[in-house]
Formats: sequence, structure tokens, C-alpha cells
Amino acid sequence: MQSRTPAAGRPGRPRSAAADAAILAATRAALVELGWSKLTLGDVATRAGVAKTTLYRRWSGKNELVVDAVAELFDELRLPDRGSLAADIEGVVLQFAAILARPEARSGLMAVVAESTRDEALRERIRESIVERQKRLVIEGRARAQARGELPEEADSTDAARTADLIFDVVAGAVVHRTLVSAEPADETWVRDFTRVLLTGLAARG
Amino acid sequence: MQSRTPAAGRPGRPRSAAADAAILAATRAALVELGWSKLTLGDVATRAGVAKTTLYRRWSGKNELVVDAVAELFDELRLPDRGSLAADIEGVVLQFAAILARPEARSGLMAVVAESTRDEALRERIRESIVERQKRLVIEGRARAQARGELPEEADSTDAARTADLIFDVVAGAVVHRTLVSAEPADETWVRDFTRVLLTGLAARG
Amino acid sequence: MQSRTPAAGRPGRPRSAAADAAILAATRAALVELGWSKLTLGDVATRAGVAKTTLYRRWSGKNELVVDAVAELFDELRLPDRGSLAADIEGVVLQFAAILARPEARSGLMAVVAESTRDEALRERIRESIVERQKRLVIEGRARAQARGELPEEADSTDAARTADLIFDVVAGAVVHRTLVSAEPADETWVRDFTRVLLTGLAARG
Amino acid sequence: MQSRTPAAGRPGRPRSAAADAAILAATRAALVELGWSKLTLGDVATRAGVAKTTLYRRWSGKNELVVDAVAELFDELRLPDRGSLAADIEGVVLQFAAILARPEARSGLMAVVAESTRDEALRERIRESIVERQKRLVIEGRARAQARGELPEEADSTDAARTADLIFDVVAGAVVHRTLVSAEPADETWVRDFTRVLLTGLAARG
DNA sequence: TCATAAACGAGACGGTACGTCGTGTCTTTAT
DNA sequence: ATAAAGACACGACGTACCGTCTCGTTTATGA
Repeated sequence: MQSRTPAAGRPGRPRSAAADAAILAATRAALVELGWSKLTLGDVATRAGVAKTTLYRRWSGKNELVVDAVAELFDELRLPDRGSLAADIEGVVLQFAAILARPEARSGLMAVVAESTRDEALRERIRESIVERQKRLVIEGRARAQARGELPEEADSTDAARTADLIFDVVAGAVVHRTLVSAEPADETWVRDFTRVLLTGLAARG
Repeated sequence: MQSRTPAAGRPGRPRSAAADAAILAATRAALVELGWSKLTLGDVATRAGVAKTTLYRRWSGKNELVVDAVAELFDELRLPDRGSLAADIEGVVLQFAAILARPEARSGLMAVVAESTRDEALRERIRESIVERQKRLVIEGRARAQARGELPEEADSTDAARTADLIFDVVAGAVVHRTLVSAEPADETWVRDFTRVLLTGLAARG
Repeated sequence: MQSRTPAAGRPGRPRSAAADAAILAATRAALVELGWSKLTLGDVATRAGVAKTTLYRRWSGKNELVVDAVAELFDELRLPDRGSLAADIEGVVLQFAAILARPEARSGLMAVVAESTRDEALRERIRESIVERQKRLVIEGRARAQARGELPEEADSTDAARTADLIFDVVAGAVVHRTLVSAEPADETWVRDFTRVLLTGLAARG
Repeated sequence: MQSRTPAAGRPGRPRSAAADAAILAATRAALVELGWSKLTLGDVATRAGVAKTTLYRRWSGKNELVVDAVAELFDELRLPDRGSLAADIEGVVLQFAAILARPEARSGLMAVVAESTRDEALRERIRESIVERQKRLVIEGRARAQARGELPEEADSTDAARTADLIFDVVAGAVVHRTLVSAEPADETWVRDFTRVLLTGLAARG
């Protein structure tokens, strides 16, 4: 996950592959128990059965570590095939809401976004590891809907990208705001409501 | 802004009113320069020309202080009268985006939201001081649109509230995600695009 | 013991006088148990029931702290009145040897002398706190011997000082070398032997 | 110098003989530049162009390494033949003072003596490598003086040994104290002064 | 006018975490 | 088997903030 290539035929003892996994798992466990602000790298290292230096050799700080630990959570997202575009979207949004309901995601995600407002490299890391990585769902969903004939083919690819970005901002933003700021559950009722507004609005746009 | 009533005819030296303003201003200045995570209360006190004890007598910690310092920023929001619902919304969204472009808001807002995921009292303070306080804009906007005949009167008030909440989550969420996560400007083009989708979707909903 | 004057009508909370004594006592206890090289300032602070910052506020590091802790040990030295110069000297040398037999002195003294070879300020601190402070014994002893008529009055004061320095280097050096390097006890037999050589040599010098 | 015998007809790659010398030289260089307390074994290994493991294979730690590095310095001492006992002693003492004026000796010697107060094996190593090894100078000096008729033959060999020890403690102790603690040069004037006192005292003793 | 009492500045205090460094061991590839 | 390289567990370093405390001082009220 971190940029460093894990060595080739280099001299010296190679980095432990197990340590990486243990550290990320320990980070998520600490997020659940303590939340972002009380999470300490010393504690994470202890939980992972690893020395602090080992942790610092791989990650430059708390923010980078948490981004990687949280990013893995979103890889669980799958685009379900529920037969219609609306149903597919609802399915993904519900999965997304379910992840945001987990404390390791709640605690960590907003914190690193907050930090990223003053750290360009961190913002880029978030974009790569989380945002762009999951934008695939929008792309896949549109392709499937076009195959079904629910959506027309895109004429202009620039325009298609702009629309994908808009959708992503609206969906991710609304769900995050609903669950973290308004602190209301993004349950089936709300998701159906939201999806209808979104799809109708988009349909008229084309 | 903080809960404690500042005394009435009590004996002893009264609390300095100037200190409050100085502290909040110093907090915003520190947010601009340092960001949330590097902001320290000792530094804020120094900037405000105040002892640390004075600060702690009024606020219980960093989070509460930052919520109050940031909340004041959003009180600048005004619902402009641009002649149509769409134009009014665009106006408010642009103002909102402008505030989110300011570093004292960017740094502070997401951080306290992140902290609030593990602190019920803090979440409530955010809701009161920021979210509910600005929801007035949605209410006013709808009332004005109904007066113009652009929207029908609401039959069910529960339903009206639910719609207001949905709108707020979508608008606030989308703008925040666009500016902070995607790190793209919420400029006039994007706002027009977004508003059209939102309004069309909502119209069909009624 | 440390240079800083303990405040005088200054603002702010005054430094705890008890902390100083507790820290020095804890330092000696740690020297006994652990020796100089395994002594850590964190451990000393814990033993003294004090925060590390409190310790660092008063002493700049391990060396300065140990000098002060050890210096107090030598203040116990008293010039006994045993009736003759030789007997007086034997008495002081035996006391000196007894102090050097205590582990808190053995561990600490040589270590700070070693460090002082690369730290001018530390060397000066040792001279002030230990060496010059105990040179009083030589001065007193000579005065008493002159009063008894055992030694003539000094004509040249520069010469007197040079002799005092020589005596001090020979006495302190020989006892230290005997106890720490040769690791043999400086017992009554050895002390009597040594004193006889020293006094005879000095007598012939006059 | 170190206890381990460097292999005979054993299988495998033989130990590099050059490495030993390089390590000891690097140790002395590091003592000059950094002093004992800032000297690190990693740095010594790097200076010697050797891996840390190679160093640890030969010495068990910093103290042992420094003892060996410093011990070599004292092997330069030679008993000069200046015609009289007093002149011979003065010559040796001046040489000894010259070695103690070199930073690699100053830094290292007292430090290992300090450490030896809590490490019996280290004390023994110092005695063997440095103290007993140089006591030859006292023995040789006495023999030469006896040959010249300046000193009588010793009747009791136990007594002779005791006297040699006393001389060694007084000489080594006084010079070390003069140069390291009093931080005054052991120059010709001082050495002549000191030697006269010592010899007169010893003469009367017989 | 003068005592009372709270707020104030200053800064020391006991803690906790930081990120770095040194130690001595271990694991790899190369000789 | 030894060598160079470097990762590893461990533990101390000295610093920075935290939130609390104890001072001397200031500024109001009400007796």
C-alpha cells in the first residue's frame, strides 16, 4: 500500500511482510477502541507486536498510516447486479453507508480528510487510495446501465468524466453528511428517497 | 457562544468580554497559520494576550473552542434574492463554497466533525451551533419559492422536514466533498450543474 | 546547588523546594542500584515522584545532576582534631576513602570526571562544587598545624597555594586510584603508610 | 588483544586481521572527535569500513572495545635512562602526562574506570591490559636504581610489592588528578616538585 | 472606604506522546 | 564460516502540550 517497493535481490534482511498486515490491522483495532485523536503510534506498534521504528520505517506518520488502514475497508465495496440502475445504486449506497457505520471508518476518514486540507501530499494519497479507487463503481454502474439500455452512450468523454465526478461528489458527500454530521442512519428509506432524486435529476440532465 | 452564563450581579471581578472575542479571533488566526492539528491552546492564549487559565475557564478544550470559532464563520451566510429558486440556491451554494475555501474553515470544520464521531456532546454542539443554525436557509428558501409559486405548499409537515433534511445533506455534503475531498473548486459552472440536478430531482419528487 | 536563584517576588507559581531534595536523593538511590551508565533521568524522576520536565527545568542533563548529587556526599567530610598533623590527615583520608567506598560515589564521580574531559562547563562545575569546596580541609589542616607549631608560617602566599594544590592532587589522586583503579581498600595500614610518605616528603620540601 | 583466539585450521572464511586494527584505530578516532559518551559502535563500524556484526563478533561491547583501544596508547611508555632515579621518574611521569593530554586517552580512560566500578570483569580487564602491564616501569626503575646503588636491595619481597603498589597509586593518581580534575598541566615544574616530594618521602621510609 | 471574592497573568507541576537514536540480535545475499 | 547490509525488538532520549495548580495582582461589588 505504501509506495516503497518491497526490495528485490538487495542485500540485507528484507522487510517483514507480516509486519505490514499486523500494523494495519492493529491500526483499525485502535481506531475502534480509541478513535483517531487518542490513537498513538506507540500503542499501534505494541498491538502489532512490532517496534515503533519498524512502523516509522514504513509510514511517515499517523495520517499516512490511517489512510492506508481505512482505504482497505472500501475495497469491500461491490457493485451488485439487482436488475436496474436504481436498484444497483441503492445497493452500493447501502454498502457505503454500512462501512461508514463502522467506527474504524467513522473515526479515521474525516480526520484524514481534515488533515489533508493542509497537506497536499496527504490529499493526493487519499485521492489515489480511496477516491479514485472507488470511482470504478460509478464507471461500472454506468457501463452496465448503458448495456441494459437504461442510459445512452456518452458522446463526449470529457463530459462523461465530469458527470462521473459530479455523481461521486453528490453520492459520497450526501451519505457522509447524513451519517456523520446529521448523525442519522442512511437506511433503506432514506437511500430510496435519495436515489430517486439523484436519478431523476441526472436523467433530465442528459 | 459557550454555555456558561457570564454572571450577573455576582461579587468578584467580572469576566472580560474582550477576552472572548480575542480568543476566538486568535483561534481562527491559528487555524489559518497552523491548521487544526498543530494548533495548541497555549499558543492561542498567547496570541490572544490571555493566560491559559482564562481560556480554560471558558472552554473545556480544543474541540469546543474550534466549534465556536468556526460557527461564527457560517453566520455570514445570507439567502440572496435573485428572482428564482434556482438562482437563490446557486447564490447560497456559492457563498457556502466561498467559506469552505477559507483555510480557517477547511482546517477546523472537518476536524471537529471527525472528533464528534466519538463524542456525543461535541456532535450535539456542532448540530446546534452550525447545522441547525444554518438549516434556516433551506426553510427560508422554500418559503420564498412557495410565495413565488415555484413550489407547492407542503401538506405534511413531517414530510417537509424530511425533505429539508435531505436537501441539506445533499447540498452540504456535495459541496464539502467537492471542495475538500475532490479538491476541485465549486465554481459557477459546477454549482449550476449541481443545482439543476438537485432541483429537477426534487421537482419530480413532489 | 544549581546556579538558578530560586525566584524572588517573581510572578507565577514558585518552584517546589521539596522537588530538588527528592530528585537529588533519588539520583543517589539510582546510582546505588544501577550505576551511572544505567541511570536514566526518566527513572530518577519517577523515583522522586516528579515529572521529567521538572527535572529538566532544573538540570540540563545527567552530568550536571550527578555532580550535584555526588557533591553533597563530600560535604560530610570533617577535619578531626586528633592531636597531630599526621593523625589529622589520616583521619580525613580515611573519611575520604569511606565515601569512595560507597557505591553512589564510586559510580558517579569518575563518570562525571570522564565527561568533563570534553565539557568545559562541566569541569568548572566539578571544580566549584567538589574540588575547591573541599580544598578547605587542606587549608584548615595547615592552619591548625601551624598553630601547633608543627609547620612554619608561609612566607609566600603563592607558594602556599601551589603547595595546597599539590597536596590535594596527591591525596585525592592516590586515594581514588587505590580504591577505584587498583580496587584495593584504603584501610588504616595503607593510609598510615601513605601519610608518612607524604608528610616526610613535604617536610623536606620546606 | 581480545580474548577470542582468531581461529586456526578451521573451516569457513577466516577472520580479517586487518579488521581488528581498523576497528581499534577507528575507535580512537571516534574518541577524539566525539568522546566516550557520544561514541557509538555503529559509527565505529562505519569508520572502520566494517559491518556491526563483525565488531560484535570480536568485542562484547563498548567498554571492552575502548579498554583495548586505550591500552595500546600506554604501550608507548618507556623508562628513559637519565642517570639518576629522580630524573628517570621525572621522564616517565612526563611521558605519562603527555599521553593523558591526548583526547583519546582523556575521554576513554576515566570512562572505563567509572564503568568498572560496577563490572568486575571490566575492572580485571583494565588491570591486566593497563595497570599491571605498566607496573613494569616501577619494577624496572627500582632495579636500575638498585644497580646504581641509589636504593638498597629489598629484603622482603611482599614489602617490595606493597611499595611498588603504593608508588603506582601515588604517581598515577596524582598525575591523573592534576590533569583531569584540576585541569592544570603536569609540566616540568610540577613534575619536579612532585618527584622531589615522592622520593624524599620514600627514602625516609626505608 | 474598605473588605470580599472572583478573574487575571504568569509559570511550575504531573502526565503522556512524540519522533529519533543506539543497542545488540537476526536474516538475508555474497565471498 | 565469515562478511556487508540492513531490518528488527527494545528502551531511553529530550521536547512539546495537556490540563491543573499555586502564586501575586487587579477589578469589580456590597457592607
